[in-house]
Amino acid sequence: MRIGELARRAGVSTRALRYYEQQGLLPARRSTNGYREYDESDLKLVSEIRSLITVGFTLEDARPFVECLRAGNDAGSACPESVEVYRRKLAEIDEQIHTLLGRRAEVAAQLADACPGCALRTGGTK
Amino acid sequence: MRIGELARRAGVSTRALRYYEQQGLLPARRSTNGYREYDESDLKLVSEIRSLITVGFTLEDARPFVECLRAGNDAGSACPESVEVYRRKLAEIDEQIHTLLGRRAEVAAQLADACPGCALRTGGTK
DNA sequence: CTTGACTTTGACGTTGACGTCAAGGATTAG
DNA sequence: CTAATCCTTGACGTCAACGTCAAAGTCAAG
Repeated sequence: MRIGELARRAGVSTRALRYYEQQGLLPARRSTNGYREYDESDLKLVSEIRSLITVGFTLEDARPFVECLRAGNDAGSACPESVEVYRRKLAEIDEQIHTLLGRRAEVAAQLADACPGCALRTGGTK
Repeated sequence: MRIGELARRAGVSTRALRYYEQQGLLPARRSTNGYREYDESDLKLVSEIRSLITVGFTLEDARPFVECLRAGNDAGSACPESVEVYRRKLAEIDEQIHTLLGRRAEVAAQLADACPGCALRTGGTK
């Protein structure tokens, strides 16, 4: 299939697909007229990328998963490099949550200080 | 005082101060030679901005606080517009935390699936 | 007078993941 | 045949909050 069909089936833009190729995540064969040619395995690659992006991974984070799939594995997470990214991401997320909880406490304290009683609701209190 | 001294005392770069001015957050008087001239109240403005930035506010978020100070109030949070920003930010943070908790769960599940037993090292699901 | 430290404005670079033209070639439908 | 649709490669725009560099003006000290 060509880029337009893959884009539709994967639910992304053609621009995104070309960008993935540029980043080395989605190599494409070319037909004689120069058009990119894809198959079902490419759809699987794109799906993997999108699902990872959805949970907050960057394209770089997705790279090991994609390479794992291209190496013939059934799942992108079947390789130790992918698992390592999972662990790193988990730690990252935990840190972000920690940071946000700290901020939340600070902002809530400031709000309580500036307007006692305001913190309990949003919208109606003056 | 001139921009260099204010920058040192506030712990920011001169570039940041000029940027704040450009954004209308830190108007500056000019001495005859064209140099920006600041006083203690400006230091207070910058301190307010920095402390808000530190807890994750954008410069736009900081605007009401700065205007509140410039209006003569003792604290930037003394005005209703500032309080409103506090509330909005609190809701934003709560949403972000919620999102991150969801992602954490998903990533942890994927990790557990890809490598049973791996999740225990990074804290698990407490 | 000449460093040298400080200031000015202006303008491009950074980061990620694309969006949005622009100009032109290829293919297909009618 | 033309029009419509697809494809190609550039290349600039986006968003935040500045960093970094450049060319030039200002001022106190030696």
